Amino acid sequence: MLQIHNTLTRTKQEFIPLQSGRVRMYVCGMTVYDLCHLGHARVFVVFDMVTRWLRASGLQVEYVRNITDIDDKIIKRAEENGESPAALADRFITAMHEDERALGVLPPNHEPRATQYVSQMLEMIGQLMRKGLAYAAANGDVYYRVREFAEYGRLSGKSLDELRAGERVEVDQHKQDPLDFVLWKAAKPGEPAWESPWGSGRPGWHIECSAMSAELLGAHFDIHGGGQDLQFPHHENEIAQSEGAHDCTFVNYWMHNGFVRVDNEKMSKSLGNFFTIREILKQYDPEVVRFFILRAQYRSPLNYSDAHLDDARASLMRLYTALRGVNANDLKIDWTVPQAARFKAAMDDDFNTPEAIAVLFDLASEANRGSSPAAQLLRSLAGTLGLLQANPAIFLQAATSPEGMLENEIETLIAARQTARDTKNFAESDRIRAALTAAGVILEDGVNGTQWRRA
RNA sequence: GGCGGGGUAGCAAAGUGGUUAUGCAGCGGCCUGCAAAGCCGUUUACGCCGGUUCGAUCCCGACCCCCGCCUCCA
Repeated sequence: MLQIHNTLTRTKQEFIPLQSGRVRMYVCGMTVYDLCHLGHARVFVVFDMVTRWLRASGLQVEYVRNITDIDDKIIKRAEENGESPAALADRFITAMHEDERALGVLPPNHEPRATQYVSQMLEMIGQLMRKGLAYAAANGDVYYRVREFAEYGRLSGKSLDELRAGERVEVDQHKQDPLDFVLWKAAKPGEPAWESPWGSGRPGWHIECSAMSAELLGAHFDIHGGGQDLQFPHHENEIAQSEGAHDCTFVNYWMHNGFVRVDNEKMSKSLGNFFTIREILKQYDPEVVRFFILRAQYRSPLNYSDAHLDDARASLMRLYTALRGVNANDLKIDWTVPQAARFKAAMDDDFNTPEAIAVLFDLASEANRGSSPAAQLLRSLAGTLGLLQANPAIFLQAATSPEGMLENEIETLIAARQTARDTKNFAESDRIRAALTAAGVILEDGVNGTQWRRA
């Protein structure tokens, strides 16, 4: 039985899909005005893991993750660069896809771009207007009348009267209530704009997700995910819009992943303390980053540092070491095997990947003691997390820096060392080994000859 | 101020009312020409104070500290 922690109720609940055997999930993706950082990577990897596990559980998953390709920051950045907002968005979407592929993230079923769903957004705003939940202001903006939606604040546990609107940012004069949020922004000269019954303009951020999820998954679907920072106001506003327009429950299970932190502070663009995915990938294998993310429970905070990545790398190497010499064949997992059952129980408990990974280490120990079935199971179970699918030798021998020693150079030295060893010239063989160690190459003498790996 | 989430051994990170989490690091042994890897064993825990209980890291209450949201943010 799969249990999911639902932000809405703040409890773990048994997962029951609306339609038997089928899951519809929507996750808020990114605003493409810059490169993805580790915080984005966490969302991608976490919900990729969720999708993979739901599928491994025999469910058919329809996964939608949107792209916000029109907003203030995109327009501003494009202007600074002297390119069109569309061209800028295209560049960063390409970069995002490269980063995702590197991290082993499977593409969602749909990746809707906001600019392609403006008509659906306008229709939804129209519905809200007709119901008196929205109003057009004198400046051409359209706002949502927050006080008219009784449930407002339920997801984030906030009450309207306790919110401190305007404390940190000046309140817009055109709003009837300081907490009202914008559905449609009046056009400014030189900015991309669409025609609407309320004048030319562009959509507000929140309406995008309401309109796109309804179009692709329906008015009522199973899971909605995203980073914790989107809980308020973004997801709260989505609920107000979708339930306000459709008069039905919007989402059954809300899932929010924890932040990535740097020096105990949230990693974010505004704080400037972020590390981009590609920056990190210059130093670490992408699978190390994926493993680093998955070895923490998805709702916990995740502290980033080189020391932690190094630690994750050492751990992953142990797993791959246990897999050396194991033939990769895709066996069907027998879930009645005790370790497989333990793994499943962990994953079914709100995607407890740390516990599931602990099972992997137990299997690695068994494999190291000579159990071939354990090694096969290790590889298969890890596969459901998108881990350990590479060739172990290639993973262990992958160069960690561009100036690493070349493979054939290493093989030549190993051969020379073997010659020295054969004549018991250990001074010479140790000299060669020391030279390799200095170059970051570790040797391991075994019954079948010498193996090597990178330090 | 309101709301939400945390404080577990040197580090990271699960979990549980009484029995080894797990990984890295450390220590001892085996293996090895010596190493490495691996195997066996092993040292460090549950923020503070009360309460409930035969027994609490795990339940209850108070307190301290940290992080986040209340502006855009994954």
